[in-house]
Amino acid sequence: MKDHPAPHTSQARRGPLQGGRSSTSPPLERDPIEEAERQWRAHGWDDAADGMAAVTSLMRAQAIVLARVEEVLRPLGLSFARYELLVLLSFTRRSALPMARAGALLQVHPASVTNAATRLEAAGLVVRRPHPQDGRAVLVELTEEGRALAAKATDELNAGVFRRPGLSPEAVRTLVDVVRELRRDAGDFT
Amino acid sequence: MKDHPAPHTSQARRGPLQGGRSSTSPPLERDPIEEAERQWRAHGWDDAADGMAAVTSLMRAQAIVLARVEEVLRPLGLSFARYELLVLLSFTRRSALPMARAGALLQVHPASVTNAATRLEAAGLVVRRPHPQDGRAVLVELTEEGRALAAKATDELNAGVFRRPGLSPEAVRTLVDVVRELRRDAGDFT
DNA sequence: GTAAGGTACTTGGACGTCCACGTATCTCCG
DNA sequence: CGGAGATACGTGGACGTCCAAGTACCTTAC
Repeated sequence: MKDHPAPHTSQARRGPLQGGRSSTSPPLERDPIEEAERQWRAHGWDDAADGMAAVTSLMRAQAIVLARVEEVLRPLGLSFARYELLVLLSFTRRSALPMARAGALLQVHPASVTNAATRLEAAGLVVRRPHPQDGRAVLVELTEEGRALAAKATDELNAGVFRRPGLSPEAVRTLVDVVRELRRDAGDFT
Repeated sequence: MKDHPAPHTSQARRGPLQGGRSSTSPPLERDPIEEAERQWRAHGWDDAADGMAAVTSLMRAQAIVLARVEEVLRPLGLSFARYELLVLLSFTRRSALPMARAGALLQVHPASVTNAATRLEAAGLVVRRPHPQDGRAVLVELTEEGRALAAKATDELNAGVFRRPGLSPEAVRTLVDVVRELRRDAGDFT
């Protein structure tokens, strides 16, 4: 579980938004990614500099937002991975899905679903049930506690992160659109 | 180490780019993130839907590009984390940095630097040396093999990923700019 | 000059992600 | 209708990330 130090809840933020710095190190004088880009160009790799910056930016951006999300979820005893599974189930008619289906929708490895389901089950938030038709499959099913916690977690995430993602609304839309292109291109969906 | 299945080298790609799908699951009919957004709006959380989509998009985008990068690095016996440390050192005058400094520049936890340095050292790519002035500090220093491998890895990453990040040049610039805003806001740099 | 506090690093542990295997079950074809 | 191949899960292992705690060393203040 990724994490970060700032011991404030999602409510108490200074300025517009800040939570998400790795470790306790103070801000750098210069943007390290811009610095890397400079190096790339200095070495004559101009045509790869932007791509390098994009890849590195994505890595860091993910770390930042994940830290913010986990900060909100930690008090609830959830991680983002487990929250995602919980919410996915809550959006389902029968509040249940075969493991494989969940993995496909969450776009993670089957083993990651097993991991999340095991921990959620230990917490009493889901139950595993044999699939009535397919003897190979296992259904993960939301419990009442699971549904309640998913709702609570969503409320807090909406309030603490999703409503103020640290970017202008236009930037947010742009980001989503650009990444959608990338995801489609990667074969995530048709 | 994140990973993915497609057993092609960075050279052999079909179409513009594809490598990066998690697991072996076929593409979904519908974009799962768009689907989640729909759900958010259906539940009345319209003001949080975009933020949710942005966060989820970043998670997935990171997984996709990381998988592509690691695919290229795996044959070299490197992970992206270790590669980053290697390259950082190669950009340094003395080819060496205190661990803490490296952690600050890479924006990761000190323990992550220890981890990477240990593995790189075991591979003979770096050496650890006591800091001449500061008895607490440890210098990570690039070896000749480390420098050579960093160069080779960079060549392959440039060719296999950075020059064709799977996005239009404009989209790449946009992405980097948007994320820079996010990073600055998060306190990564001043 | 010495004690208190801060900094640097390592270690151990919790999680998440993936892969590789092994097992059970389903499907489909000869 | 029976065997081959595909599919669904679980387990064990490798890595990366973080936190928390412990040790050593530097710095600052009294």
